[in-house]
Amino acid sequence: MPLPDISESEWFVMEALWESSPQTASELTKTLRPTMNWEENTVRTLLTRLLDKGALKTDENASGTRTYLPAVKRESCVRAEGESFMQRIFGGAAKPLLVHFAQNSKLTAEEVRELKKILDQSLKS
Amino acid sequence: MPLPDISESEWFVMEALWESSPQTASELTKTLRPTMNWEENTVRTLLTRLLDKGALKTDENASGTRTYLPAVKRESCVRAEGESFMQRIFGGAAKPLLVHFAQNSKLTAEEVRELKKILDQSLKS
DNA sequence: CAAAGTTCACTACATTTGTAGTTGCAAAAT
DNA sequence: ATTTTGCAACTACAAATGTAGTGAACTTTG
Repeated sequence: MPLPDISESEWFVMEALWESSPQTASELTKTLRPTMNWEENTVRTLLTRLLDKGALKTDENASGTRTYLPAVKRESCVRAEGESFMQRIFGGAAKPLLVHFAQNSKLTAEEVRELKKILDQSLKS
Repeated sequence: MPLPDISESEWFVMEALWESSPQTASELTKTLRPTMNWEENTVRTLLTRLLDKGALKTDENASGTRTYLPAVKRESCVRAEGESFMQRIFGGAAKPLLVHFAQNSKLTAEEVRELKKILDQSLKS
């Protein structure tokens, strides 16, 4: 049961459901409309594909209408995507990745403090 | 002239050329064979696509054979991929991304020291 | 020079992705 | 009970991607 591969469009659907679920297809369409402006059928296609991939589960609500909810945890998917990105671009090495994003970001003093704290905790023991 | 979109397979070709260029198609095939085990035609197809996308340039070597080299800098492509990844997964925010990778990596004391130094330099001024 | 190998330009073809449209029903509203 | 609506299932279809194969032209080699 490796984590399913979630495409870019599909990811938006997942985010909406991780944010709030269960939702019906038409609810989701409304949820996503401001950002994506998709037709309901488009949303339904993505839902079906995500079901097939095992990224979602479904259920019937009281009125007999189908309702969707995540079958995989966001954190797991983020970790998987992160791994794959790190692999692809940085040959799998965390340090160069961290260096890259540290160098390419402008952070507040507060954020720097926080990150340093986290770094201390990530010391290989 | 936005940076071309480079697919996963194509990225391997780019890496090989960023690493050492120019190279001919058959040289590249040999270079990549240990990792990818691609037929030469596969490599050629990828080269053509990368040419079309403007990610590569070509030249003829002495013997009239074509030679390939990057038309875009690795650092730029890495930045673009990074941006897009950060956008997709972390809504464009650098801090959560850095937190994520910091938490999911085991780093040596030396690496932590280095990263802290870089963080200090990335202070928004 | 004729055969054989090398390079290139095209073509091929299945999958995945983005983005819907169409049809058949069942439920709700008139 | 008809009409209208909503939902679900299926179909569509182009672009991108992964992974080659074929055929023609050129070059090298015996």
